[in-house]
Amino acid sequence: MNDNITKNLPSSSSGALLFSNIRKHVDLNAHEAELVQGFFKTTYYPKKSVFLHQGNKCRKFYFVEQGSVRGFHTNLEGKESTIMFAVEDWWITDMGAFLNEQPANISMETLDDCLLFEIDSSTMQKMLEVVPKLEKYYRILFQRAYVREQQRALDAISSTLEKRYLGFLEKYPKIVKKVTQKQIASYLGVTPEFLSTVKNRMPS
Amino acid sequence: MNDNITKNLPSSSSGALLFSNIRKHVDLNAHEAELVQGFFKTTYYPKKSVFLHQGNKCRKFYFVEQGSVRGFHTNLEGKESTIMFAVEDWWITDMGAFLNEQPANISMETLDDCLLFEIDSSTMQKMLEVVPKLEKYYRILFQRAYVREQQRALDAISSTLEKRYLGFLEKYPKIVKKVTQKQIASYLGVTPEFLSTVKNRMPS
DNA sequence: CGTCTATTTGAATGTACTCAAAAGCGGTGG
DNA sequence: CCACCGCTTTTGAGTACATTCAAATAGACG
Repeated sequence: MNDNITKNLPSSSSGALLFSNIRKHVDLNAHEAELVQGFFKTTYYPKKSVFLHQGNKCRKFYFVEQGSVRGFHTNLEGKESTIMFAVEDWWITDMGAFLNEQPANISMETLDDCLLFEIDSSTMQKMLEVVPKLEKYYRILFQRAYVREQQRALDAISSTLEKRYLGFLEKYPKIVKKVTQKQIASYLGVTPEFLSTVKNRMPS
Repeated sequence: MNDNITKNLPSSSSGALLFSNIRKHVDLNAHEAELVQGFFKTTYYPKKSVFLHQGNKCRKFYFVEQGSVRGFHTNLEGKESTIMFAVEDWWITDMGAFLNEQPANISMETLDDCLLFEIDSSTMQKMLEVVPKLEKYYRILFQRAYVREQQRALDAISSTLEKRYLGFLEKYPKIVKKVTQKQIASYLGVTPEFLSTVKNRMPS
């Protein structure tokens, strides 16, 4: 459980994805990039590590530099629902819990060996004050995240399971390679048995 | 259908809610407030106006200064699904379509007589350049919207209809007063008949 | 008061679930 | 390299949930 390693970001080698991601949306000069780098910690987690436990305070916002991650909720009867995935170049956390420093509604586990960049809430606020142009970066990020979730709500209500499954395969090919059908089923809100029968019933 | 009135914001009277909303998150001096005001148009729509039609380009981001609004999707079989509501002091649009200037996936109708502040995509970009501190405002806005939608996804997957219905009543009391049960049912993703039977089956 | 729509109620149907068992697949140790 | 183990996936039978369709009741509005 504790074979992960936390250290400061090496100033030259790592962080490639994070910075290219930020630079897609805002210009960062060398000085600003250096500043930003100082706010993050990078941590290695081996495959199948649970690095956030439902019920614990969620203190960090994670950027996946390497690997892939699954976020899932466990209800009172012990049934797991997958709420979100993240692959390389994605951000992930229980944002509601992170914002209010409250107990997480979900757990997070690595699906692969992972390199995660982590920042906690107060550090992030400081970072946004020091490098205000990041406000734009995160504005765009959350705007898109909101769009994705809204689309998900629409699909869940108005589309068939078959279409939603095909949509998932198409939208998240990288994720598909990493996860089990059981996990996809729980993301779509059905049982693995039912997803299986629907798949076999599909034309193709 | 065309009895709505578009005009520039009167510089003193209106916009009270919009500006107090912005000022909850960022400081705006008088000059900035005036600038911002210039970017918005205010339009009056009587009750039951459809001011955005599914399939048409979605050009505007709306702030509800007065009244209330429903956004709904109509599928191929003609079945309506309510995707979102907005009451006074809320923003609303088909954000995916707005961002990419694409055909809307949803229609919007007023549930009340409404006063809406409207801004189009390119004007909004200009506004964000002229008053960059609004980036922070919208960052916070979308961050929260994302949290709400994520919670909705979690509830839809892992909670019972009864709990979701009670949660809706609790979270959105203002909306509850304005909408029919049929619309709440379609927001929760069930038929009005089934919501009715579940309600009667409830303890209380 | 009459009309239109929302809500309730009920019966019949279909969709998705649970439970159980078999088959497939990957990883581990001998 | 093979055999076994644990987990995922498939398949099927029975059940519960949610829908459709239809009809009765209740409310809202002109």
